[in-house]
Amino acid sequence: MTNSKIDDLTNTIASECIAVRLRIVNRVVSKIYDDAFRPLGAKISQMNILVAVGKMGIARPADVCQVLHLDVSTLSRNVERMKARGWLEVIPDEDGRAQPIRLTSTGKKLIEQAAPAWEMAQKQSQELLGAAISGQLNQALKRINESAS
Amino acid sequence: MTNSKIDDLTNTIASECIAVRLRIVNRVVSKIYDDAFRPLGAKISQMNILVAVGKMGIARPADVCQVLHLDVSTLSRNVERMKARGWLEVIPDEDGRAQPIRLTSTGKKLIEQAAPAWEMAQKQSQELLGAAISGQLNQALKRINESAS
DNA sequence: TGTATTTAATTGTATATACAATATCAATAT
DNA sequence: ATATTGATATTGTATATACAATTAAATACA
Repeated sequence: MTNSKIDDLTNTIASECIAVRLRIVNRVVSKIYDDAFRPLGAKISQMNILVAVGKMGIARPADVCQVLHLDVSTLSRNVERMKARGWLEVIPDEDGRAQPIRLTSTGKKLIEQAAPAWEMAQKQSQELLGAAISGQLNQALKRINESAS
Repeated sequence: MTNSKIDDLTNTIASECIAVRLRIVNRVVSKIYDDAFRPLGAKISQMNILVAVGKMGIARPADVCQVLHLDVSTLSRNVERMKARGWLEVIPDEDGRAQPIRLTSTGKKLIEQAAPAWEMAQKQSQELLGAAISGQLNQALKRINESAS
């Protein structure tokens, strides 16, 4: 008597699961960027938020979360750290609940300083994953954002 | 005078960065699986480890880490939790340093019980991301594992 | 106008993740 | 034989992440 049923199931999940494989690729790629940014004291997760806020100009947390598909509580803690580092600042708003944020000049400077590291990590990731990856990600994101309406 | 230089840089990174987009897709997909497994008290990160160990039979932590591209310290903490839940057990080894692990019968049962949830999440992810995603992930992983030799 | 509902964000708690440092044991060189 | 080096895993520390509960403020409504 064998365990073939559970073994088959295990092998199927291990080899076919989208999440398992996506998460591996995510860890590998995140590490490339984290290594590149380390001399600047920043992480890819923080650069994500920094450029998203930068693109928005004045950004309400909920809007940043919608773009990055982040939980608001996650963003709240990250913004806390990034305010402490002087990269982000809260600006007043008529709505007393809102806590809109924007880049400080230090935050902008960080993006500029990080540009060479980003380009290196970007190039390395493209070489690792192949030129097709960018289009594939855009396609995936397009579908995600269309379905999240 | 404008901020056009920093603005251009910010927009470039926000729209072209592989890591930003990959991390978004990863969060969205991980949530699909986490939601599916929640009634079982498991997370996709744990199922990753469970099926990897199941496939190996008797697994040394370092080997699991190589397959999943996980830091050994990360695995150590996860295994700790999963041992506490009775899903994994350590077996003795001649090498006093080694801590090889394997599935318990409870762990095997969990995989069986999780199968329907996995299939739902898998199907949902395929529908969301398109049929091409599986091949794309395999291609990426192939390149990653070839380069990590 | 006063209360209920909705909205925006934070706080409590738990897991996930990785780097640096440490502990333990094995293998090797002298 | 012993000291050094190397391998394996854990522990200390910090950040990232999300769900549930809470706080605070605006809006709806009766």
